[in-house]
Amino acid sequence: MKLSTVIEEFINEMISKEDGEIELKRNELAVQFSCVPSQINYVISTRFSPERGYIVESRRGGGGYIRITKVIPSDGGDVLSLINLVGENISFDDAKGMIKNCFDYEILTEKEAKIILAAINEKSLSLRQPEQDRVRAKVLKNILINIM
Amino acid sequence: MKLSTVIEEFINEMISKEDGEIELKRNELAVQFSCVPSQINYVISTRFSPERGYIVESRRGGGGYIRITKVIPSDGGDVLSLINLVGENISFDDAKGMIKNCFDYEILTEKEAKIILAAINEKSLSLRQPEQDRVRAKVLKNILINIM
DNA sequence: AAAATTAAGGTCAGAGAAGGTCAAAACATC
DNA sequence: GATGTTTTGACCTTCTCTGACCTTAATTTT
Repeated sequence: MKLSTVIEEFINEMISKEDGEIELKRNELAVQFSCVPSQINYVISTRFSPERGYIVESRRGGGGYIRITKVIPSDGGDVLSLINLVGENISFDDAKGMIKNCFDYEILTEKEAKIILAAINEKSLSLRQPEQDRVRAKVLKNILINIM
Repeated sequence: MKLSTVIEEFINEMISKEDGEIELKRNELAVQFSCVPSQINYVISTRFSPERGYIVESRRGGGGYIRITKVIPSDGGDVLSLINLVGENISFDDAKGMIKNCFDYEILTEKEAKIILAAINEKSLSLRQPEQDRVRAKVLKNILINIM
């Protein structure tokens, strides 16, 4: 079996034991599996993405860590399939359509929808294309996974 | 846990016990936590900044002290003064402090705070510095303006 | 009253401790 | 052999901690 898969399964094991949320030390894990530290990043970014229902946070420096949280869908997975619709980049208009839908289906209040639209409009994401649509996709997916 | 975090929590504890305003002795604290005095400055400047809703005053010399006061965001639409605090750029940690403050004083619901944090964290705004802090400031200000 | 001493707190740069990024090389798959 | 996935390493950024040196205020000495 591939190392990445071994590490993935190890992390999965930890997550289920620890009830959905774990904290990793990147360097320790790398030593444990005799690989370079960046392999841990590879596993995390390919296997524990928002698309797959995970939130990942981290801190550098002394006392640094990587925290992985498995999100339990509160709505039967509707939001997760929404996240998977977003893709690598998304225009403001498309995103707006999605948010409007969420509002119509009462997944979001009016104020929540307003906040999200304010966060992802062209004025907020003052970046050139294709950068802007790329960041918008990340922001949107991140928001959605966090409200599941 | 890191020393800085321990000291931060100790100070937080004091602040809530003392009803929002405390006076510290820098050297005493340093002895208490067996660290150099300047570590206290480090904790204060990284954790109790104006962005996070604190005012810090101090006096040197005999009888010197450090006073930390937690600012209570004034009722209603004082979002404007928050916007001014944001400036042209803002770190995620500072922004997080601001949003937490808004939640504490019921300017934002938990879900609204979550959405905003998800929108402006490092994972969402996957850009290099100083670009990241600049875009974060724009996003945050835009959100605040839209919820006024 | 001026000078000296003592008692605070402030600043800043450097070292150390983590995690992040990116592209090239190696390996698989079709 | 072209394409996709995994592995690796060089280099980067961020966060924390420390110590040397500085500034200010109160107290004591002369």
